[in-house]
Amino acid sequence: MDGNPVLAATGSSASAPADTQDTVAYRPGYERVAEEILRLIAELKLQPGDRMPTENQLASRLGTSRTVVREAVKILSAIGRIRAQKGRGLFVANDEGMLGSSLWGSFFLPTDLDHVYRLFEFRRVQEAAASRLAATRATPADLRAIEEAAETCREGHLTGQRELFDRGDDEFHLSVAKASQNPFLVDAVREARRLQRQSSTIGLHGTVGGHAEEAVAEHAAIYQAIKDGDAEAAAQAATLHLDQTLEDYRREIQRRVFG
Amino acid sequence: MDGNPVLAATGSSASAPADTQDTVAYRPGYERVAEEILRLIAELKLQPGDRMPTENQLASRLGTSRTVVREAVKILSAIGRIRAQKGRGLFVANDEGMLGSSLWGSFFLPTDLDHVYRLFEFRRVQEAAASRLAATRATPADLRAIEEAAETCREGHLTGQRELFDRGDDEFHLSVAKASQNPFLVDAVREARRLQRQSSTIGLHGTVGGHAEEAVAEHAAIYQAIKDGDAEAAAQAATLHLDQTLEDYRREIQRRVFG
DNA sequence: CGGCGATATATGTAGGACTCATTTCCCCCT
DNA sequence: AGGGGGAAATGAGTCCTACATATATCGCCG
Repeated sequence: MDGNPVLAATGSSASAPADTQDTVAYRPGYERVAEEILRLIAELKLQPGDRMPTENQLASRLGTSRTVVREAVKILSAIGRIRAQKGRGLFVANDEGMLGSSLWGSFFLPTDLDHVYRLFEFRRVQEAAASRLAATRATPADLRAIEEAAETCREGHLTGQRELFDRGDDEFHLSVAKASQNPFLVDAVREARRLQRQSSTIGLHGTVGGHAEEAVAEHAAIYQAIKDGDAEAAAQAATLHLDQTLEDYRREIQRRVFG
Repeated sequence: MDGNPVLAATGSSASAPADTQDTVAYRPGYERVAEEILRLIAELKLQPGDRMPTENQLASRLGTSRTVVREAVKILSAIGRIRAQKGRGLFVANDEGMLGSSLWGSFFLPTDLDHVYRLFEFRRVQEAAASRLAATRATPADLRAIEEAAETCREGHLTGQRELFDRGDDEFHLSVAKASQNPFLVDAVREARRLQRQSSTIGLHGTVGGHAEEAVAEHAAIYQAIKDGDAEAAAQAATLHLDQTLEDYRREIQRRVFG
């Protein structure tokens, strides 16, 4: 099967590709190097989380330049095999957090309201699913984490500390996701929140001001349902919470547009 | 846990939780640039197969160096969004082109079964949601695309062309996701499939041999439900399909482990 | 003993120079 | 006039060098 380059008839709207079997297909060095790095990991029996050789070491060891090594590293980290941390080094990835690549939201124009709506829709799917699973899988530690986050959030609201509220909110949703015991859902939730934070013309979460009161109550409802092990109730509560948040977001938009 | 790019408290099993909320995880430029390139593609309304701006153009346009652009390009090509050809240029990838990039899959990663199971669970959530939405939103063009993909898949099965079957299968699921009109779900489905292809010790999709017959039928059921506009039926059909595929996967594992 | 700042190490970013695959196009030859 | 071939142009791939910035380590000083 021949690597990345070439392939695939396309067929659709093209006029005349007439794929002339360019079989030979040049194979770039960074691709070869990426494979060799994987081989090296296996050879050294490195475990997930272990440190890898530095970029310079890899370069001299594989007989190439740091540039090429870096490009290979980007490929491997994009497909979730290794992780790079500035100032620390390269690490073999633990299979959690692979979904990341953290560059979804391809078509995301920050200003497009329709896309904001789609993002909420996406969040609703993820968080409802996470809550549903959490209800049947949450460990005592998970429950404690969720409760604590909810409390942080509530405190932030009562004392008017917006910053604290936001942190609690973030923690709450992430904790619920974690309680689902599904690392992919955790990633999806995290990514969705990041995108929203990044995109919102409005502050951060849709949760601006007015909704805070209800948000605290809705968090409590979600927590209760999960604690009770009631999967459907948990899913419904999460869905409701997201819908309310969206509603609040809409109101805020209106307020800004008009007066 | 700790996502890809770093970030977020983690805690979990670490020795010293003490999560001092390292609030703003450092975010490397190449990652930002990768996103911007995707955004640019959408903005320019580039179609699969189209030429993209050159590396130098991207660099000056995004206000960065060619080095960074190249690293971003490697990421995007690793996850199958664009394609680079020496001496020619950069091109937007056609979605089916993803099957080429999985030559990395050969190097098995931990692949504990639990991980695979969680991935199926994730896919079930995404595809059920996508199907549900597609039932109420699919345009005539979407329906045509789905039907065509299903047909390709069926033909691949009948003629025993595994390669064709896989391509059809990929196209089918992507088409359904697109029909949901939610770009985030499309990305989620795409990512999930990519990961599965990459991780499976078994061939590519769980769909090896035995299940192919049923898979074709299940595709038809999903298509029919979407066409009828029956959201619940569509979601259920998708869920069933995923469950069956997982079951097939399990059987295949057993067969390999024992005899 | 504890905190704090210099230092060392690592990835991240910038930019220049050059190689090599591919395409284009013009000129020359038949 | 038409076709073939080779030079020039284009654009990704490779290498290098220098510097920025995040992180860890160690040792000095109180």
